[in-house]
Amino acid sequence: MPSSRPSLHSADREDRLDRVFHALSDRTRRALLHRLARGPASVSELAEPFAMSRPAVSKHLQVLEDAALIARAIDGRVHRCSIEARPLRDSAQWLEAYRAFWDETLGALAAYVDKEPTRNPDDDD
Amino acid sequence: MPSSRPSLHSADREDRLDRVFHALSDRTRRALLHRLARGPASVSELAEPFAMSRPAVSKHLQVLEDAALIARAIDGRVHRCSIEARPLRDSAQWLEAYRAFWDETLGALAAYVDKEPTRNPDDDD
DNA sequence: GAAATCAGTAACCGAATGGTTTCCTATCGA
DNA sequence: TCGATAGGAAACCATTCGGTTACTGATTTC
Repeated sequence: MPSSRPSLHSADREDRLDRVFHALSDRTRRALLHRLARGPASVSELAEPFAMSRPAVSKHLQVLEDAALIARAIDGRVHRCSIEARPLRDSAQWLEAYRAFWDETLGALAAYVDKEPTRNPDDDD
Repeated sequence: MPSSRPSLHSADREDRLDRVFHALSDRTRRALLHRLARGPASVSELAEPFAMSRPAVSKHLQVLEDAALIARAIDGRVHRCSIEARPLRDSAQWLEAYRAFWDETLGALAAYVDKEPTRNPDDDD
């Protein structure tokens, strides 16, 4: 049986959207992405600026990884995380059609980078 | 005290992002937006295609409304819902800069419209 | 080999989610 | 006025979420 059918509009795609948007719905995870946008980092480096325990950050990274928004390369005992978003690209063309009412939503996405993460040291306001 | 300060990068903005992405993280709510993209509808009309109770849909609509993604006009006893996303627009310019890795995420957004909502009868794609 | 370090796992906790059913209010229409 | 209808509110339930502390495992380093 076809275990991985590339269906165009199935629950599979909804699952991915669930994961992506859920991943983005937390400011700590957005801050992690914000930081990773400047380059890869280890888990410790990522966790350091936040006022929460390492396991908490680790869980956030798992959520991001589950949404395929980041990837991790294990090098010895160091986990090097980096942004990973390529696999979704193909449908981006549709965005243009729906931009009429969606670009505001995307504007919201834009807004977050305009500000500091939850407890990021580089809040340059 | 300044109860509504228009800060450029404050927790206020993060709050809005939390709400928007959280609103988008549920497939029922995305399906509701999908349907509303074709024009306003009453709560009953919106609830009809879904295999869940009216109060459940009502709660979903509240979440969307709280995220400012929809608006509702009360006309007699009928609540007419419509897409409402204008207030966020201004930061959309940033998107272009970050598109390099973000358009895939947006592509994920795009993907959902390429398919049918959870139980939507009018999947005309 | 022993100790320190990077990171994940496990168990737990309180709060929020998504759903239900029941009930209430308000409006429309005979 | 009386009944039907649109929709929200309340109470409840199971699950998930975001966080903690404590422990384990693997790898580096001495």
